[in-house]
Amino acid sequence: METTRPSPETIVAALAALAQEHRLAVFRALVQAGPEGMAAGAIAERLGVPASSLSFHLAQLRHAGLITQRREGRSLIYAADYAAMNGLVGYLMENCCGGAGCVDTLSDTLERIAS
Amino acid sequence: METTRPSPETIVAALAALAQEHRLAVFRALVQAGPEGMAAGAIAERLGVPASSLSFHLAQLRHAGLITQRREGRSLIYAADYAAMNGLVGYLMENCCGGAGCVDTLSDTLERIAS
DNA sequence: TCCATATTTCGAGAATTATGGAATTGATGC
DNA sequence: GCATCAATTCCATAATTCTCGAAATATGGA
Repeated sequence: METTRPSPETIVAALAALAQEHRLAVFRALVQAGPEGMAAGAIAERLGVPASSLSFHLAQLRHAGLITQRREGRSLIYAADYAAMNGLVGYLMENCCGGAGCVDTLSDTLERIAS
Repeated sequence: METTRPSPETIVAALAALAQEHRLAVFRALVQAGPEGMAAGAIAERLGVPASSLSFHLAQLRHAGLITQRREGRSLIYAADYAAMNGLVGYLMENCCGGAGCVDTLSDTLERIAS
């Protein structure tokens, strides 16, 4: 049940993947969409990004391991990889959050999400 | 006591700042160093990065609001801005973590940090 | 097989980011 | 004022990333 810890290279790749307006928007949309995911076309329409540009960004997110792809008929369906995201957030909490002080703040945030 | 929520632009800027090998290393070192911070020279030596390159990266981190700068004699001391980092991690937890599933995982992580 | 749909890959140009040596700024002590 | 130390800014170059139209690929139905 224990997942292996992400390396700094993995982390940098994930951060870089999310560090772009369109890609952050794509990822947020996919998280909202849930495990069902969304077809590439639906994402493109929702964000108003040309298909070929979107395809480029989806490839980046996929390469970073943040999203998965499956085919359904003619459509390619993308979905957020929650485990990868948990790995990223976990890394930031452990390595970049400054210990005790952050625990309280982030606990509050988790409570708010849960309720 | 409530801090204002970061906008997506702020988030993208912070992610971009951390999405680089040297800068992630710098930030990690500053988190380890604590509120005291570290002088630019000490960071450069520790990471083995030329002064002018490091200066460039420090400016990026500072511009993204992730670190602070203060002068102490001839040295410029940099320190991690924990509040900014909490803002980033909080945003990711709230917008990019897929709800219930992540709460458990991240709660475990917080417990591990606290102990 | 032929056509329409969904999406990707190709390719070329624009824009941004990273690198590091040399010159510059700011602070300290004599 | 001058020498020294700490760090930044400047500059040119290299490398990477972003954009999007056009062409190519994959799927499903008539």
